[in-house]
Amino acid sequence: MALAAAMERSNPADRYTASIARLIPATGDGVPLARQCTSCSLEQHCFPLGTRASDAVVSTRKRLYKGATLFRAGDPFTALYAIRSGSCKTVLLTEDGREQVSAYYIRGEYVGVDGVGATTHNCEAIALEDTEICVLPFAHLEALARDNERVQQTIHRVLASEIARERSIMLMLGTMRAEQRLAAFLLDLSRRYRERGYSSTEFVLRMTREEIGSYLGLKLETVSRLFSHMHREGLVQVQGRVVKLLDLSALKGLVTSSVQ
Amino acid sequence: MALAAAMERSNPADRYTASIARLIPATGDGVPLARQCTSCSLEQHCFPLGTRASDAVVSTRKRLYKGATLFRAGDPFTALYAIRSGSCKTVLLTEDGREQVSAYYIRGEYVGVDGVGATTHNCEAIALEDTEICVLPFAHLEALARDNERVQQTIHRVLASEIARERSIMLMLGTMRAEQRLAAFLLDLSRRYRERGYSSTEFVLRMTREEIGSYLGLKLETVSRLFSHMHREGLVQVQGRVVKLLDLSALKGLVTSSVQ
DNA sequence: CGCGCCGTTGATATTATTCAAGACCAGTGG
DNA sequence: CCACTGGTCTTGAATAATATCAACGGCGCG
Repeated sequence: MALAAAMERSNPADRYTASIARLIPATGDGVPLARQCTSCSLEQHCFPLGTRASDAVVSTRKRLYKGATLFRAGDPFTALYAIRSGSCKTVLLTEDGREQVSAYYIRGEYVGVDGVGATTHNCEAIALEDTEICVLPFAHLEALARDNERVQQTIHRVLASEIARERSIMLMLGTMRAEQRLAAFLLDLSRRYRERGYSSTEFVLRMTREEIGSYLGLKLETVSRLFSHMHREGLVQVQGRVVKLLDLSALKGLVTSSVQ
Repeated sequence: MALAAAMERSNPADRYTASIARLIPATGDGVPLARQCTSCSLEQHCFPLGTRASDAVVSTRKRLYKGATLFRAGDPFTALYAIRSGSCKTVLLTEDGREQVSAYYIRGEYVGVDGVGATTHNCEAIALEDTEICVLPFAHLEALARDNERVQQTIHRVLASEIARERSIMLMLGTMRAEQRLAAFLLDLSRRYRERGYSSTEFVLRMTREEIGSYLGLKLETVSRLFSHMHREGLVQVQGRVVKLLDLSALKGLVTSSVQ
């Protein structure tokens, strides 16, 4: 059965278990990074490749085990991080102890954009599973951008997409009810997986109910109840973290229904 | 009495009355803009001034009557707009008719940052009172930025502050309760007025209860009740749109109280 | 004066949270 | 192998927070 298959595809060893945070060597060590970049399937999402070695945007790669911290609030901002595989969350922390999951990034997306224009990061980024990352030193990107209009525009595009992303979260938190938020969350994931060549209707959530709740401004019990309710309604099939979207148009309808 | 005085300072003619949207000539017409910039008191908030005429970042000025639209969603993005006087709101609109006030900008702040990296704006900006605006064509800024690192960094700073602003709204919407949100809103305004040399404890709101509610993810009745409640508690003095903050530390305590 | 918009307040309904109990699952150690 | 543990998830009942519906007062404006 499809769900069971998806369950097996997800690494059972990393479910519910936070590994010890540490760095492990990236694959491809020894191969010049510039050459790795030219063969990277993310090319169209990434920065334009120059012709000289000094044009390389990626300085190095990192591998993070599940639960590892990529950076913390207050860490100096030095680079953007492109996710090659895996996923990360970012968490906002306030002085008074409030905290909120502010983003969930998957392959082909940039983590660390919050530090641009500042000297330090103001959130922390944590790997939700074993994750491979390209490091793009920002001072170097800025230098390239002064020479190369396309690089400059890519920086602006990355910043702008972060603004747009946060804007849509604002809109969600400000105008949607609980069930609409969860539907919107699932549809957003669906779209992003589709854009990156994964299944858009069947995927494994890498976050706990509590993390999803934090992202959506809800309590974990509410998230759980909503999943159950959507399941009963036949909109989705949910088995722990394995989700199958059964009725995309009904989900879209839920989001669009202007009950509020 | 102080409240009555503040009431008088606000132009009674523009209270509750939307004027017809149209452009009126900016003051200082005929004076070279570069010279106007050198005498602008916002200098430290704005882009660095170059020495040549071609370095000027401001191409022109605009005056908007209350209710006038600066740009609409879908309008081509061509420029950033710095507010010289007055205030604007931006409104997000979705296909399905949901809408939300997403920002409230005052003197010295930049409107239109949402368009950076895109070809069109995705929100609409509306003057909340008669407002004077400096137009900074973005293509020109980008060109200057390639020559001048300080300009480049100013662009990044402006983008980053927009990201930070949206982030704090996300945090507010995701983790605070109604009363905390309103307190946070008032304290945010207080800080921004103080930074710009206005009174930090006494000001006139330029938004209706409904607009404030939209911004805070609340209904207008809730906002009204909260104002009344805070008034009874002695935290603020509220008379229509004239607000006096009586107990800043109690307001801060409200925001910080981790009831949730 | 009457109209339209804005704001306040009360009663009621709806929605989401809180508190609490228990199930499930994987890893651990006897 | 099994019992135990800790983290995660689900569900129910009670409660709190917020929205909705409705009425009314105030004010500026034509």
